[in-house]
Amino acid sequence: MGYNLEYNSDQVLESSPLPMARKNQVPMQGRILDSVVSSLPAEQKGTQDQRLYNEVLDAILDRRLSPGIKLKEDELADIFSVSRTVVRRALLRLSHDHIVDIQPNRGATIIRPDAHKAREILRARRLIEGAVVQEATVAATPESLDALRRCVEDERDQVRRQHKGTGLRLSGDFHIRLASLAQNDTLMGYLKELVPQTSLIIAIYQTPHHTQCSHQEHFDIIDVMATGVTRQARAVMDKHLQNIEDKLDLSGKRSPGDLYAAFAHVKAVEN
Amino acid sequence: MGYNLEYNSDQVLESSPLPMARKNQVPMQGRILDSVVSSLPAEQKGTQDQRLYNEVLDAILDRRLSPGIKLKEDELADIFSVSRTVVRRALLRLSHDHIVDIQPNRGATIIRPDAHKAREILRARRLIEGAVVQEATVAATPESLDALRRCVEDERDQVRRQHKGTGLRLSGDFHIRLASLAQNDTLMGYLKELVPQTSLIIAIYQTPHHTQCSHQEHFDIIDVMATGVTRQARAVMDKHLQNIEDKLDLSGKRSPGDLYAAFAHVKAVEN
DNA sequence: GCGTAACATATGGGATACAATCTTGAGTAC
DNA sequence: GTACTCAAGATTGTATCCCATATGTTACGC
Repeated sequence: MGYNLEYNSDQVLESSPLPMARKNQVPMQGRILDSVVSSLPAEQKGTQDQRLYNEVLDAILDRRLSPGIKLKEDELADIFSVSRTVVRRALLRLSHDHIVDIQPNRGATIIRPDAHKAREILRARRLIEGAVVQEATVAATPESLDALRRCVEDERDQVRRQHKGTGLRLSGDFHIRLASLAQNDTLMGYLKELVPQTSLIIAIYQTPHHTQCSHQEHFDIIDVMATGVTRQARAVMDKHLQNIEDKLDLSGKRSPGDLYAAFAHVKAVEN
Repeated sequence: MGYNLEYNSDQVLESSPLPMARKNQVPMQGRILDSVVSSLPAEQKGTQDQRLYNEVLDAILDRRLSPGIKLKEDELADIFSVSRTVVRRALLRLSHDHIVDIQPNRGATIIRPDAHKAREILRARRLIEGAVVQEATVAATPESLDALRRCVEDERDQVRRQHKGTGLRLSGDFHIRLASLAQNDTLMGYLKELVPQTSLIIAIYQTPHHTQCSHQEHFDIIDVMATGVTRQARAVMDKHLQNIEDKLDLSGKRSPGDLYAAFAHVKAVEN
């Protein structure tokens, strides 16, 4: 955390009664919820590396950058007119969030999750979001659910006139906002990492007939939460995430461009 | 990740059959499993900021540094004879792992989790380690369990002639090693954050009669895993974590050294 | 002609210098 | 006497420089 815990409490969770949250422990995240961030008092425009973090992530999710691409410090510094210092901070953050991979003396490349990893991440999300949606259902008020519903509407409308990558990001926002209702910063922090990773995976493994994170399903989840039946809320969320996974082509040797995957048969002999 | 996934597979999990884990996505962690790290081919001594990360974390867990203390960049740079550049990186990592809190233009301080946060972290651990121990039970072999058992024995013996902080760290190692059996890097990554945080919490909230993470309970967990009954393994782990929480004094206004907590009655009037 | 080794270039890692910001204390005015 | 202002010191943020390492190229020897 670090910077953006504040708006979690002040902006997203205006109904949050927790005054003791103070400024104690803070995450160090970045991306996601930027729509929320941008609606801040304006003074807090975020540090430079934050901007870089967002820009790079956006580029990845918009598929302007694909996995495997090398992110050279000099070039990024030149493009964004900053020094390498801030580039390196941004890259370090991205690497911590498992978006890029930093090898010592080798530089940073965009991570290319293999099918196994993709499944692993989806499994982690089912575990965490299952618990989160349960807690959120308990803590939710009619008002907060309405607010959540409006968010999904906004996203749906925006997606209709924008392109894919943006849609990917917006549908991820829903999951983060939902998590914020649960008032569990720890789990939400993990979700903030998992959601962009999932978006990256979707960008890589999406099939032709893939229509991202269905907004209808998001509405369904909210409706079930409104009933207060935690067990069912968990089930619906689990199904939703399962649907996402099912729409992907994780059949195997995909992840085009991965040298190791491409020549797996050779490498296999060595071992 | 980034650096130290390698030894997770090569050293800890010598029985791991996963060749496809490769060097794809990497964590960015540090501490924990250092005993393993130190037994590396020697060439990989870790980057400098890694060392700083470990040193600071060790100091915290050994209670040579307490929560709330400010970590000045210049002083750390001076002490460890490095430039502020590497100090900053180490601090950035620590902040990402929720060990220190970085405020812009204000510097880094050691995080002081309040009781609410402490419970939240323990709850997260129960959730994640419950799933992890289930997967680990399925994937475990007699050999890997024996290796795990030997680790606990080593730790028990070492604790007998060493002091508290070290014991805290070693008992945390068990949980990480156990998680490595589950072969779920994502969840293990989160656990690698949660374990030091838990140690920090124990250091703060431990009660007089607190004998850390009982080694007997660790042996019990292994024994249940050996039976292969996943459901029971989960139950035992859950109980173990519950025991840890029960031994803490989370009754409320603790967290010594916190100005806000110390004068909460004054502040309360304002609101 | 092929393979290996030395060299050159590109790129990342670390250190230092400088700028921006915050904190703290003194001084002054009300 | 209190509160406000301003300035000095301290501390963090940013940029640039230099060095270490990796990779690509060329030349030499077999």
